[in-house]
Amino acid sequence: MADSEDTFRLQNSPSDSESKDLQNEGKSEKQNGAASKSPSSQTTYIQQGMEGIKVYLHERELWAKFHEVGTEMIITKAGRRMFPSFKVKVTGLNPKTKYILLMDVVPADDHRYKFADNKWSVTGKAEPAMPGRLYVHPDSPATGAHWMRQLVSFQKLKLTNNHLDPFGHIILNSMHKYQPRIHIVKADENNGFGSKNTAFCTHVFPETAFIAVTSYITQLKIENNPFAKGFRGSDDMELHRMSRMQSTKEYPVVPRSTVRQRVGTSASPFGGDVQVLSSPGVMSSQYSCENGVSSSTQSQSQSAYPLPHEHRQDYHCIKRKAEDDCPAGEHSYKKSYVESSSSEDDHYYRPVSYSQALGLSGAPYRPESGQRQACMYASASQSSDPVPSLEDISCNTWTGVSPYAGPLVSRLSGVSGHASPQLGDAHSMYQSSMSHQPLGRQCSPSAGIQSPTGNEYLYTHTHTLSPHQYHTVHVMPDWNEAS
DNA sequence: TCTGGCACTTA
DNA sequence: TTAAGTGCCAG
Repeated sequence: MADSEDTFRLQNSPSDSESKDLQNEGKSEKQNGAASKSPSSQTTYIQQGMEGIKVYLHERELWAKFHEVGTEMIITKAGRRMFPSFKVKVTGLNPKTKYILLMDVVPADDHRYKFADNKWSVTGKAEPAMPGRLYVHPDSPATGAHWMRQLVSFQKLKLTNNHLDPFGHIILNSMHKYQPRIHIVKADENNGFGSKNTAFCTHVFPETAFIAVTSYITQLKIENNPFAKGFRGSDDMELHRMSRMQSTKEYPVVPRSTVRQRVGTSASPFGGDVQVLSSPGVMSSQYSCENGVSSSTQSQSQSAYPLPHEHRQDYHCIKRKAEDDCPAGEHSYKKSYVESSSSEDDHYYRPVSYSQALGLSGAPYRPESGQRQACMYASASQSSDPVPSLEDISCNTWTGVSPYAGPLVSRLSGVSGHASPQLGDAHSMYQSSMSHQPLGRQCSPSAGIQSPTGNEYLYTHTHTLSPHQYHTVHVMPDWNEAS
C-alpha cells in the first residue's frame, strides 16, 4: 500500500518533483550509493490520461545487490512476504484521477532451476504455471495524488507454493524464476477497469526477478531484513548458534547461508561479478542516467542469472479522468530497512501530505468498512497475445478478500465480460485471463523504439480493450531475445 | 525438496 | 504483551 511508514511528499507538482529527482539522481547515487530513485523512462508515446507516468523502484540498489548474486524468494505454504519488498514511487499521474495499482508475478522463462555447485543452473523445463493471481494494492482505487504522495508498497504481498492457497497469495513453483510486474490501471467511475477505453501501463524491473525457493536464503537477506536480525553474525550470536548446533552434532556446523555467502564473495557462484556484495556503489555506473534517465545497457554479465529482458515495459491506453478527493496525509515516513537508502529517502521525501500541498480535500479515500486489504485475482486462461493486454491483467471471475473487494472487483471484472462471484467470498479462486506465458513472450518485438529508460522494461502500447485489438506503440526491441 | 518448530525480531 | 514475520535447522 502506500504505506504510512513510507510517506513522502513531492516538493512541487509531480512533474517538478520528478525533474528534481532526475536532476538529483546521479548525485544521489554517487553520494550514498542509493539507487532506489532510479527513474523510469521518459514516456515517448503520449496518450491522453496516461502520458508521463513514471515508476521508480524503491531500494533499487538493494534489489541490484540481490540480483547480482541471484535473488531468491522464500515461498511457504502459509505465504511469505517478499524481501526486499516491492516498493515504487510513481509520478506523472493525474492527481485527481483514480488509479488501480496491481502487481503480479509471471514466469521469467521456461526453465526449472537447481542450485548445485554453488550456482543456479537450468535443470529442465518449467512446470506449468500456477493460476495467475493479481495482487491489487489495498489502497486501490485511489487518486493519482494519493499514489504519488508516498511510496507505494507491495510489501504485504505474499508468495506461496500452496497450489490450493485459499488466501489469495500469489502461487509460485519452487525453483522457478519469476518476474514481478506493476500495473497501473486508470479507473474512474464511468469507465472503469474493463471498459474498452481503460488505460493502463505495466512496469517491469528486471532486477526484481527472483527464483522461488523453499530454502536457501543468502546472507544478504539476513543482513538487510530486520526480522532476521537474530541470524546476523555478531560474535555472541554466532557463538550461541554454534554452541546450539554443536550441542546436537559431533562435528562443526557451518550454516548453509554462510557457506553460500562466503562462496559468493570470493568467487561468484552465479557467474557474475561479486564485488557488489561489498561495494554499495557498484551499481551507480551500471545505472547511470542520461538526464536522469538510466541507461538501458545494463551488463547482463553481472546478473546472477540471465534475464530475458533488460528493459521496462509500459502499456498505455486512453482513458478519461475521474475526480476524487485524496486521502489526507496521515502517514509518517519511516526509515527503510536499508540505511543506505534512508538518507536518500529523507532527501526526496518529506512527511507532508502532497494532497495538502495541492490544496486537495483531506477526506481519506477509505471504504466504509474500515481497513482495506489487498485482494488477489487469478487467471486460468492464457492470452496468446504477445503483449500483455489489459485482459492479461483482468479476470474472468473474481473474489474478494475484504469488503472492499466488492466494488473494485465488480468494476474490474467488467473487462473480461465475466460475472463476478459474491463479494467477500474470500476463499473463491479467481480465474482470469492473465497471461502466464514466460515473460519474454509477452511483448511483441516489433515497433521497437529505444527508450531512454534504465533497467526497467519500457513497453508502451495503446490499448482500447477491445479484445485483441491494440497496437504496439512502444516496444523495446530485445524483449524476446534473452529468453 | 519440503515442512514444522525454533529463537529471534519488529511493530 | 502479543502478533506477525524472519531464516535456520532437523527430519
